Amino acid sequence: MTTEPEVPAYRPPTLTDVARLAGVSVATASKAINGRGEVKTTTRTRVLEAAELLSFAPNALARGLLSGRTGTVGLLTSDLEGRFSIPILMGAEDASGAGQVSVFLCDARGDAIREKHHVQALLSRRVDGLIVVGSRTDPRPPLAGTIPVPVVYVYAPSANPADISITVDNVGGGRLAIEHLLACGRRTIAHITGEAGFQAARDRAEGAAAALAAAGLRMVGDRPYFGSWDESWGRAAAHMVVEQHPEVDAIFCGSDQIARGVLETLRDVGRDVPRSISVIGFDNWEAIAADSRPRLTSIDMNLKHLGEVAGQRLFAAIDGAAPSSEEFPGRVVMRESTLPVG
Amino acid sequence: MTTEPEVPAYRPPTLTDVARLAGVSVATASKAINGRGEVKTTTRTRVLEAAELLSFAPNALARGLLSGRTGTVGLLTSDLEGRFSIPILMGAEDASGAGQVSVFLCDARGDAIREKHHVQALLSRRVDGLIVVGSRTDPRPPLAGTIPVPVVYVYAPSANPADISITVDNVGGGRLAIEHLLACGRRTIAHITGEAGFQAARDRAEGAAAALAAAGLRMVGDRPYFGSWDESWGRAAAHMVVEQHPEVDAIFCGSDQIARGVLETLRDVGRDVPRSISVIGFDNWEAIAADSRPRLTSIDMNLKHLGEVAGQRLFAAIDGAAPSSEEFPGRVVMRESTLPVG
DNA sequence: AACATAGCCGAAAAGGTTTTAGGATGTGCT
DNA sequence: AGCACATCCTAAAACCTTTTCGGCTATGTT
Repeated sequence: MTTEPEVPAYRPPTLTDVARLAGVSVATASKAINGRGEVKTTTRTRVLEAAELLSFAPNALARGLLSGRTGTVGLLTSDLEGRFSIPILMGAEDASGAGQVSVFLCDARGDAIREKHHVQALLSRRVDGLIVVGSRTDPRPPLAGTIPVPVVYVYAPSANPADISITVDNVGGGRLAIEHLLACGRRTIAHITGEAGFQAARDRAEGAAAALAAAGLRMVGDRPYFGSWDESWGRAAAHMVVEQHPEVDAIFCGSDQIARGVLETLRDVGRDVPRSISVIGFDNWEAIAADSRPRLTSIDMNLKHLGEVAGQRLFAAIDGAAPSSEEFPGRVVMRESTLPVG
Repeated sequence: MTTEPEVPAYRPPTLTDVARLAGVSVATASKAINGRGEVKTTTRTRVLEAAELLSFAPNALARGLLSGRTGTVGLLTSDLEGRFSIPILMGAEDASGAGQVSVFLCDARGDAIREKHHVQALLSRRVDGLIVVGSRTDPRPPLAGTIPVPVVYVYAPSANPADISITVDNVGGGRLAIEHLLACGRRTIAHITGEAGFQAARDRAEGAAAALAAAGLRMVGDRPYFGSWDESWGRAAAHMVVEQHPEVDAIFCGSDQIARGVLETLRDVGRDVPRSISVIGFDNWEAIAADSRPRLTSIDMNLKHLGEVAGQRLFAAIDGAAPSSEEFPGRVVMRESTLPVG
């Protein structure tokens, strides 16, 4: 019932159009535009002018069909809203650099079926490679089925060690946090963190314990306070810590949200941060850490860099490089919650 | 110097392979698989079995080259890290529904040059349409150059009213907030918000003023407290408000972060929220609003829904529908910071 | 003047799919 | 037996670009 759109279906200019306008063959036009083969300077400029005039843009589909390389990669994330995926995703996009590469974004919502579906779609679009971004650091099952292109796993490593995985060194992150507190002159340190079911929580706690042991110290309460990742657990746990161990002079928190809760409780009970007690968080989530009172020192995991490396590794693998995994350290971002004692 | 990869370059199965295996021509195979044209049931099943066996997936490049439809859209955002883009982006991705459509993600980083570049790349990939996501609600210049495909602007409308823009009703949002406070029995209401340079701040303030006027009331201090969008401004402004106008019984905040700061100050000065004074935020940013003490009532702008609508509009426009813009209301998400007086 | 050579350019094929138009086969009817 | 016709299938063209290889022109050489 609806009539055809009256616009005469704008047809993008093709190489043929350019060639005709320049008075050459398509072969010559192609070579002129791509700077390949032997073509006289005057003809080349004539072709380029024609292309410019028509605002010609080569059809990437045709090109990809012929060359087998599409210049596209698939970015498969499991939780877009998660704040871990986004910086990684940005880094990965940046890695494609001069814009030769475009990125297909897919969110599998943590659903294996949907993931399979997306992989299918990406493969039928002939992506040159895949980046798989996890939302937590626990190893994940590798992509189902045989994937004919390179795959790089970021943040969450693949359970298959033969795959390329780019991850964060959480053990090292825990160590960094403790070493910073020690450097600030603290000796009686508690660790309040998230769910023990998370590899990240266990790794950070392990690193913290190791750093304390290396200094001849033990964790306050002898073990981490595992709970949940949010502020309310931070508030509750901090109460427990200061009541059971009033001598505590520093708290290493497994997330910035926990740290916010801890800060609030410490203010409530009248402990001065950082003079009486230091607090360090984890993740360096700007919105949470940068505007608290006092502003929160935190461990930054350089997630964007992680994404960049993932992109670079993927492109290398596409070009035939051998697969290899890598783990990256974090860094301390110091703010006012951990001023040195002095 | 590097040797060729020894793997014999896995070649994905083509329709020709399927046809050969099934003992038919490629034309028949195509029709069998796509359920088009006349093909005997037995042949169809034979073809489908062959396709299954080879795990054949049609080459979307070839298909797109021929049909002119690629089943891809470009998603152009100006700030990936911004928390506004992400829900919209999720909604837009969801709108593509059964996975017929894949999404190219590009972040222009607010840079016009980069944006142009990305648009070029997307057009050369022959996307069927574009979604442009802004990071603030101020109108933005429409995409440069002539774009041969439909474009939908989300969150930030295009400055050209002829374009399709899907936006948030900030005036209505401001009104909603005030009406909620009034419904809770409050009458002496202040408005602390972000930079006046933001359309969003001005719109919300306008809606708030209108709702107050409709109730025969005026804003505390007679005008909004414009400042910045962060906690520290919320803290500072709240101090001013309670000192200059101790009779204040509610504060409408232009962002959840401001509201967090306001809550903190109110606790410091001993004002009980919500019994003595109500606080409502804006954005309903879970991480900020859902775990404060008391938990924060906020205006949710349904950004994900916005993205979904944008996607639907784009697909409609691709199918030839007439362009039309739309503005969406928010909703109150009630928590404990605005319990009714009683 | 005849020929070799270098420099440019064009014809054609390839890549995988869909669609159109026509061909082959078999069935039903006279 | 001959014809019309329906049914199913195939050949070929089209989409657009890149690359290879052969051919043409002009220049320089003997």
